[in-house]
Amino acid sequence: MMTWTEENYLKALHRLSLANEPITVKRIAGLLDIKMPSVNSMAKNLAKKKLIRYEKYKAIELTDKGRKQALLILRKHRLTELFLKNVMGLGWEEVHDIAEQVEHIQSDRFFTRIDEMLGHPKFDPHGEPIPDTNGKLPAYKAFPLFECEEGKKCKLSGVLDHEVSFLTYLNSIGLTLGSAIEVMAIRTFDSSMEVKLNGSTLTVFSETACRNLLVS
Amino acid sequence: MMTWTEENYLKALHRLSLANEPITVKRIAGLLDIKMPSVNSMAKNLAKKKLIRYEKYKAIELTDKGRKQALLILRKHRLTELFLKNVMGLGWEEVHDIAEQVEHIQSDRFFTRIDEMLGHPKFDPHGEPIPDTNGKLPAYKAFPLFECEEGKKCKLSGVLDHEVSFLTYLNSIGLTLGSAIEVMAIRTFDSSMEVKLNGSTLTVFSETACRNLLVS
DNA sequence: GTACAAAGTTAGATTAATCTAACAAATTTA
DNA sequence: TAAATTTGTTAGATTAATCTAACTTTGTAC
Repeated sequence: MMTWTEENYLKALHRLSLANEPITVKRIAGLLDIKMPSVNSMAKNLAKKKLIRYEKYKAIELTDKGRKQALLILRKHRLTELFLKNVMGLGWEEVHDIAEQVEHIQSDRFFTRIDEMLGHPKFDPHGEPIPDTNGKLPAYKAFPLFECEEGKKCKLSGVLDHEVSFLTYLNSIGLTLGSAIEVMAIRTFDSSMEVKLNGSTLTVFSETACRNLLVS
Repeated sequence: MMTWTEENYLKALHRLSLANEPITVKRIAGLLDIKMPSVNSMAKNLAKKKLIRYEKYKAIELTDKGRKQALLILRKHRLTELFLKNVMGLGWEEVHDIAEQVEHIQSDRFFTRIDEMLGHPKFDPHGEPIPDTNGKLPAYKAFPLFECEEGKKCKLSGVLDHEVSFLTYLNSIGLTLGSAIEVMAIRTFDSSMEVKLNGSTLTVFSETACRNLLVS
């Protein structure tokens, strides 16, 4: 059996693993808003349970077992968000915090019913895929805007970072799921990108922003 | 802020307080399936928070503050059970364990919506009253079938014993909340009752069963 | 290639909730 | 009422998750 805290670590680890950068103790501590030594002892614990690979001073990696667990929690989180929004009529801003709690409920029946009531959805309203009951993601070929080449056109299909400030920013520049993004130029010295949004607005995205915008 | 464990103690304390017998350390330990010393240290903790009155070797009592808290948790529990049954279509037997977890979710909005979706119900699927948002119980006039006289007709409005096997039995004979029960005869030698259910099925209830079925 | 800064680790403390073992009070029984 | 039993309490250990302070390793800058 996994504790609620362990589940949260796995979720964080999985999220960091999507960024294509090494998962460091510092990043985990930052994401979970705790101190590094706490991460350290939990890393030892998760390693003992074969959920991560961990060697001193090296980057942390999820094992297949750990990734599967993480994806199953993610599944519950996203199903819950969708349920709170579509069935219970709560606002998109308020569902996350509640889902953070509901996702830890231990009852297969409960989540099976949610899944059924929603009609076995494959994506949540952020455009992010919902893992299936085996922890497998649906076919989905989105990649970070960061990996896009100069001159390419693509569509926004997801957002990795759910910070309110980031989402608000995206909103303010009129960027929503499905928006067209054209890479006009890449500034190699800092990896920022000059982009054209929806065929009109010109702006610049930092490397961080580019790594957090998923396109296809 | 109260921890999940503290909430469970308060709920247990409240339940014991209904039995009209002194609330002892032993009873609490028995109900929560923990050892007496654990109850002891929690009692000190709850007393410090003014949720109970506690003196060494004396019976424990809920303060008004403690009772109110307990009733508010009970409210969430019962609303959740009703929601799981009526909105999510889960069975009577399976809702309790899930509600034990959901009741601790911290979100007024979540429970407000549940309450709204259910139309501000006053009774849960077991027929038990749901405290209001101030921790007050609605007027409630149900009594055990056991006290019913021969020839009387009544409706099932609650069940005291929540054992899965008992609930499953009720289900199997098609007895649900609101079902009509007519007392055909009372066998005085063992206090069992011959009853007619929903105007058709004839069966016999033992004294135990009669004491656990609430009717009005 | 030292030297300094950043990141990571260890040791040891803290808090909540639990336990066991030993002791003390209250209650029942003879 | 004295002995035996039950109930309640204390002291101290344990586990999970966190922290601070001190130390070590790694990486960067000059």
